[in-house]
Amino acid sequence: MATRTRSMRARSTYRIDPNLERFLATVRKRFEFSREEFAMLAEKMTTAADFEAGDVMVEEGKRATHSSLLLEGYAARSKYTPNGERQIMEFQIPGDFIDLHSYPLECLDHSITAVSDCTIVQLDHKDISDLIERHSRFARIFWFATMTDASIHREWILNLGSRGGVERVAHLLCEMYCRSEIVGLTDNHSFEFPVTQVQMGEALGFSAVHVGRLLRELHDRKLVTKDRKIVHLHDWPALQELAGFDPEYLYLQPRKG
Amino acid sequence: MATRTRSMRARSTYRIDPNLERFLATVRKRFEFSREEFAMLAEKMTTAADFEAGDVMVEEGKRATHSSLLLEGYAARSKYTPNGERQIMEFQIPGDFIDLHSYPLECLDHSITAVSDCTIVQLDHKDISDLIERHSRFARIFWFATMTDASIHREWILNLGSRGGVERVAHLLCEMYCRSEIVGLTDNHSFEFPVTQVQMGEALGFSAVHVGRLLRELHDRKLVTKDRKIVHLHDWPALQELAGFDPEYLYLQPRKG
DNA sequence: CGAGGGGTTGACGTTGTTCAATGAGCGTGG
DNA sequence: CCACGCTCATTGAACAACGTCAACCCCTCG
Repeated sequence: MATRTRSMRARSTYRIDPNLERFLATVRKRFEFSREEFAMLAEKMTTAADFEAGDVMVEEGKRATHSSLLLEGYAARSKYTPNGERQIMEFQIPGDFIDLHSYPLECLDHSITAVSDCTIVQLDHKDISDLIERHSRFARIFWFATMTDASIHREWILNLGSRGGVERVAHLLCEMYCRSEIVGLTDNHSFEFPVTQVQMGEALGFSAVHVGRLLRELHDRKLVTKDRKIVHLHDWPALQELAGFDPEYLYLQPRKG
Repeated sequence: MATRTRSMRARSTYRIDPNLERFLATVRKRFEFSREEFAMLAEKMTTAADFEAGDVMVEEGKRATHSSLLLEGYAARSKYTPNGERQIMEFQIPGDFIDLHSYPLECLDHSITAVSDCTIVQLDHKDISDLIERHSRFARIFWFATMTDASIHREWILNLGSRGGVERVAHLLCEMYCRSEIVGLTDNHSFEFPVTQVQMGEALGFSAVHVGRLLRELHDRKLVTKDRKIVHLHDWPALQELAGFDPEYLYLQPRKG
């Protein structure tokens, strides 16, 4: 995959309501979200942009002036080691705020690249400040959203540090299945997962070859089939059990506040 | 080490000013912090508590009503895998807000345990709300503090996923040295690191035996000596180079806002 | 003086890597 | 339409990295 350097085709006044509403499901799982709040937010999110697979969407070290909500496609949060290998630290799916933490941090410590073709809508940092000022509950919601990413990071540390090969792959698939389900992107225990074995290796700390063997083992155990970009989970409870997957860390219970 | 279950000896009206001021160095590295702001914060942080090595200071899954600033001692953020092994995800040193993210999250996905004897001061969540309401800059500062933890998590993912044995150990030592320096806990490239090889293994994804061998290799290369609880870095530039350590992810540059 | 935690060592088994070769799928251009 | 090049996946064999087990030591604390 060519490392194309960020060719962003921004287009304004995109009619976001249908998509945006659909993909705010993640927020809705956690907070009550009124019509008014939704309207306040939607009003600010009108600038969309498209990226092709391989594009760098947000570049490490650059000062950010806006944050982005992913509407379509798969993205990856990643960082490079001095000798050039890439470590992926999170996969992002539609409905995820991919770089909301650039609001408090100003400058990101990592990049975000498009895994498949992607569409985003932008939210200016000054609009975030504005929303928070007008309605302080937004601060809580945004802060919370960035903290669930941190929680996912912790689970990945556990995954990389403590789980064996098969369990590790299984856990990644469990997480992505669970997150996809929230935004309505699953169909009878199948979901789109347009991630190559090389990229899975970069996420799991394995060589691509070994990822292939581990996927084959999951297939032989009649738990998972990955055909091109589609993953099917044949035995969800058994897979969860094998992976030691507990969705608690995704914070999907509704809360007040 | 016995897994003692949280025996907290709280004591009120602790005279924190000398310690608190000293250990707000971490915040000061990033934000200008006025006398008034300091006073507002200090006024709320008067309840201290002591823990012994091995105590669980904050327990996974419990609803939290306050957050804690570590004044003395070493602590660890950790989580357990279903089959009982522990994964450590961050070490905490004096000056760290160990569980500030329990404010937005309400309920933590992991535990915090005392590695050595510890002293903390508490800050009630309602006082946090109060501080933010009276002076909105506190929201930014607190949010920022939780985001630097997330950045550290990302670096650990990279460490676990992409670095080999020696480099991995080296990187951990670089991080802890760097963070210790900010709060004035280093002395000529030495610093206290009261972490056993078992615990280092739990943090780095290695067996304790292997950690021993890796430390020996760093010693043989004349880079590091770890004598009991004291680590001495003999060649800081070479160690940094070996580890591929770039302190950027600690966000130590001052910023406005 | 004994118990127990922490560290060290060596032999051996397991897990994952590397390299190189092979094949399937897909878009492109003739 | 086929031929070509490309990316992605698969396989086998040799090799390196790390884990496990068991024995041993040192130090500290009671």
